[in-house]
Amino acid sequence: MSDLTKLKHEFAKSSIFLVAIGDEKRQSIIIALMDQKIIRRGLQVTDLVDVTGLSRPAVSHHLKILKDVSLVDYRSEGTKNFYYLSHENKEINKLKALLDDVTEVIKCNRQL
Amino acid sequence: MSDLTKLKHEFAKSSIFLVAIGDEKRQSIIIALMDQKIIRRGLQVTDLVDVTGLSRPAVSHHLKILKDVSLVDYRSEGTKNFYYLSHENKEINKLKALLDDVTEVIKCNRQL
DNA sequence: TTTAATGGTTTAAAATAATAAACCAAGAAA
DNA sequence: TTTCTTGGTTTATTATTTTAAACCATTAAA
Repeated sequence: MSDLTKLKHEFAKSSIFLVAIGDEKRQSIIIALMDQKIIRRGLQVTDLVDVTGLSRPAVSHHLKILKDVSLVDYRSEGTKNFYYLSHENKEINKLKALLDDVTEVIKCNRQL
Repeated sequence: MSDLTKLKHEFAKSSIFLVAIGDEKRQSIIIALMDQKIIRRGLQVTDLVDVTGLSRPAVSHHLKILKDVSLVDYRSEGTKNFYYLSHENKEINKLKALLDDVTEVIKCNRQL
């Protein structure tokens, strides 16, 4: 399998992650989760509703997408769920590696 | 302006770029443009129609989006337009810097 | 000066995604 | 047990994207 074919696969796999973090509504959720002044133990859905101005079903929907790409994680305490940014940056690192590969290909092409 | 506020702005600005490269149809265009065995002098719209299996208006539409985020550039020769990946990686580098910042914030939060 | 080739644009239709309302389930508190 | 809180899910609607058809403009070739 050629390097370009591998890159193509990596690119396709990154698609879901890129779309997930590209949406501005989801970005506002990510930003809220980054703000430790509020978080500390994680944010509840209702907190995110307040901060983002989105409805509860919308927050729930977007959180599901962010959970699916392993960017967000949560911990349950009774009926309460506390959401936080996943400590593992696997997807972020994969994307960084992909961007490096693309830059490399462009650089090589330029030298031809 | 706090670091987080700056990050928020950077994030929002990256949104268009993330959505642009997140789409699988556009990724297939990017991949085709990366393949120097075909390119050399750049690819024409009709070449991209063949490679991607998309219609001409669709290719034209997606190329416009990729041009708008400065990922794709082109050169005209008569009626022919030759498309290629922009040699400047400004947007890619901006995104890499953003991802680094996000990773940094997550790391800091973890240590609290 | 016709005619053919290339490709961008506009518009209407189709596909997809996002949203809110209504509902359901589980745990905590009364 | 009953009631309240928290929050996930399903469905129908709305909004957004994507697409193709039809059209127009430009340049090259005949």
